[in-house]
Amino acid sequence: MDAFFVSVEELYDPSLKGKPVVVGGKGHERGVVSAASYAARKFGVHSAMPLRTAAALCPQAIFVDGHRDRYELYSGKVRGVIESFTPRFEMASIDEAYLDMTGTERLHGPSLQAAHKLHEAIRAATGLNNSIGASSARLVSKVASDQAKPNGVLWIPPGAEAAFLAPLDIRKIPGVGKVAEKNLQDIGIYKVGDLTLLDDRLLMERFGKMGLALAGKAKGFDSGSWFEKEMSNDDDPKSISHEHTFTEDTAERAVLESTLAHMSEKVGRRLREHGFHARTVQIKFRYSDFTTFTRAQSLDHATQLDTEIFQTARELFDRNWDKGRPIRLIGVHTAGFSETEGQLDLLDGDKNEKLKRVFTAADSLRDKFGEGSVNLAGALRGRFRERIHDGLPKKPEPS
DNA sequence: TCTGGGGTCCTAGGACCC
DNA sequence: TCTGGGGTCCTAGGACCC
Repeated sequence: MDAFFVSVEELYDPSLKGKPVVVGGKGHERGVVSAASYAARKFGVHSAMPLRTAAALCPQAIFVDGHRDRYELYSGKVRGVIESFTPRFEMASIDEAYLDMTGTERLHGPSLQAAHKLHEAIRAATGLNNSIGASSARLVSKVASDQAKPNGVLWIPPGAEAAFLAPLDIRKIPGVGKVAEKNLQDIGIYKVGDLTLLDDRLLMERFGKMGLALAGKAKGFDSGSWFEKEMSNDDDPKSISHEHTFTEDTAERAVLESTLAHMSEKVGRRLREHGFHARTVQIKFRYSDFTTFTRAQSLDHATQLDTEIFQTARELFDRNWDKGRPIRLIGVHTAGFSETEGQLDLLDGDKNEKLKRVFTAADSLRDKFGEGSVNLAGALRGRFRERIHDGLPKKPEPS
């Protein structure tokens, strides 16, 4: 989808159309650009850029908050169209999908025709611009769809893959970011085609596993099967985390601890939703100068209890925080999932069951009355706590 | 002009085991 | 006096993606 978040916002407020629009927050806030309209991009604004930078580059830009629920709604509509084209597809993200069109020729015609049909169908169902790349290989199609923007269709015929990629900047290859780009440029590689001239041994030595994958990509090969994920049913998350950047850096223990408690609750809740128990709890904290630390601890059993996550997180934080040094960001991360908690002795098992019931009850209270309705005692202590906006509609407080 | 939040995957060292 | 080889798990950090 083209400038997806911005385009969806335009559907809700047509007056935004054609104007420089930035989604992600207000121009003075701490945060980054989630999406920028094409009019804003003309000023050099792009996603991942600090909002304050965007405001400096384009003072007349209209800054709007993101609405995840809206994007999910429209993502669902797009998905509906895709489903009607082929059962073999994969949503790669909220605004990106791959379709395996093998065997649909009689229904949809050859690739390019099918691509145009899909393009029109998405446009008709959502009113949104989108771009489509069609080819024999997933990676090539993705790059082609980028090249087709805005609102275009691009077909790379079989055999033309490597020639299509060769003149493009190395950075266009998914997986090549700032760092890899710099490292490649240092050895004289600027275009995808330059890569194919290097031998695999050198790439492996200098860039490891990624180097080798890169060599394949440059030639337009796909690594692995097309629909690995779908086949292996592998869409369960491997980690669940929440983090928060303060509006102002803080060294106040009460604020930091209650935020940790709040993050722990959010993580615990999502673990219960998935029916997961986590063995490893990790915290992350960042000081004013942006130096960032993570500290992890694996438990002897797995847990989905807010209290246990919080206790572990608090200990980790206590042991590692340079007390008094202001903190910019703090977060709680869990991983190492299993379906059950594993071995607990009788006493712990009993306590565990009781707490589980407590938190499950808290979950349904939050469903009914909103996120703010129930808190860990630790979280409540934050009279000091700064308001964390959960992006959920305000609901009446329970009496 | 400072730099979000939620993820995945990779690397690398050390502990520990057989 | 010199200290194997293979494997797994844990931890920390970093690149990258949307």
